[in-house]
Amino acid sequence: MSSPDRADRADRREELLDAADRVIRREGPRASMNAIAAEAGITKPILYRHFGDKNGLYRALAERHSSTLLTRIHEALEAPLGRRELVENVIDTYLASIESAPQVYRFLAHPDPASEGLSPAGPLAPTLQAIATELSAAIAGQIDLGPDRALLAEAWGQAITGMVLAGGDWWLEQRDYPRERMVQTLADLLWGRLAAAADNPAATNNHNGTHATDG
Amino acid sequence: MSSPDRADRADRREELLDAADRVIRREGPRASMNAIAAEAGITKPILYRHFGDKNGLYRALAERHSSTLLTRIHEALEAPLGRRELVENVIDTYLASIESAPQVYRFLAHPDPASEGLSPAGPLAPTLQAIATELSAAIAGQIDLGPDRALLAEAWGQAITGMVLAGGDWWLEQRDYPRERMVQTLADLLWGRLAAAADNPAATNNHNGTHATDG
DNA sequence: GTGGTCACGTTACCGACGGTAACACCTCGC
DNA sequence: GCGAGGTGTTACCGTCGGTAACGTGACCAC
Repeated sequence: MSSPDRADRADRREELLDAADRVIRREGPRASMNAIAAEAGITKPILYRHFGDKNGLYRALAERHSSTLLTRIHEALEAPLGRRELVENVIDTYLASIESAPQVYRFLAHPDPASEGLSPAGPLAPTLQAIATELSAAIAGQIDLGPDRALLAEAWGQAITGMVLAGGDWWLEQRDYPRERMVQTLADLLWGRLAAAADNPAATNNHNGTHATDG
Repeated sequence: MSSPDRADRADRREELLDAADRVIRREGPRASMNAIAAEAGITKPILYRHFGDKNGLYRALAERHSSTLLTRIHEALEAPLGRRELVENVIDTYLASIESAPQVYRFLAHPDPASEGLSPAGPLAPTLQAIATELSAAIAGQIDLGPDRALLAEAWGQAITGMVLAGGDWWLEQRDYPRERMVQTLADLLWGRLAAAADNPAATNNHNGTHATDG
């Protein structure tokens, strides 16, 4: 048949993805198909033959990058650690990844929504959605949350993903905020430090009666 | 001079915003300028005369809607309540708002990024960013967080905003998940319930040593 | 060799978009 | 009557995502 063909095609596809990668690293997630084609030394229709449409190219590129991130997060979630260390590890894994290639990360986390008009309600990009699903599964599997564990784990998976996403985005733009400290900051938040901290002595407009951390 | 002119202009502007509002409610945040102009019974250049560019229109529309949301959240943050009740109140305010007009909310929370090419790093839409700032200010003002309170409050403001954003997006698509329960779900997360909950008895791959909720 | 096929590549185009230039009208103050 | 300044229009530009149509070279059957 075409066994050499298939290998060639796969290689070519990887080359095109490499080119798209370079352009996106350089110009951000809004890179045009023309720019990507030019970077690859070809013209648009070839890209469309390989990937169908822009969404297809983006999905291929996202899968390529997100698979390593997802693998790392999955491993971190399965590590034989205490809960706090595990959570810190997962957060650190995420932050380290986005720190090492911010443009690629932005592409994964904040893709051009014009390209994915399919999911009209998706606030979390597919990669983030996958992370949220991993998280939910880990929570449901490892923690005893009572009868409505399924929904609780799902909601928390989404919420924690959004929390780390927004925190990570903010952190990326900070200077002099060590990663390890950001990990602690986020883990502390999940550990109820906000709820447990004392009132500000200077506070005037708040009759506080802080509850304990829940029963 | 043109005092009637000015009033007319302001009225007209409001009418145009009304039209844009209707289109966005109907078609989502990706409504085109042509569609908005048509809904208003006019043509594009008039929109551009009033709002400069698409970003200007979006900003005007966002301010109009977000001001009420921001006001409500601000009030909730200043209410004389215990911390847990206050947090529940703020979350409920947000969820109630997005529940009452999901399309408008999506426009506020997930605007078409093509329109705001200015902030290349902004994951949180301006309205959400404003909410995060409110949150940070409230945290820094009301809670004693030690020496690095400023940064901690800022990071937490962002993180909590992202958490409630992602949680809210997910919740909007759920059926049969009462708002009050979602409020509890998110507040519980902030109160460290994830950290404090017992291990799942069926868990096998996790040597757990759950720390207490912080000291 | 000749003809057919098939993938690779091109140029040239389409429709929709954001945005703008140029022009027409209508209504004032004088 | 007549300019000024507002409201509105049509018609256009550049860019984008996406596609149709065409050319070219390798390979294979005969």
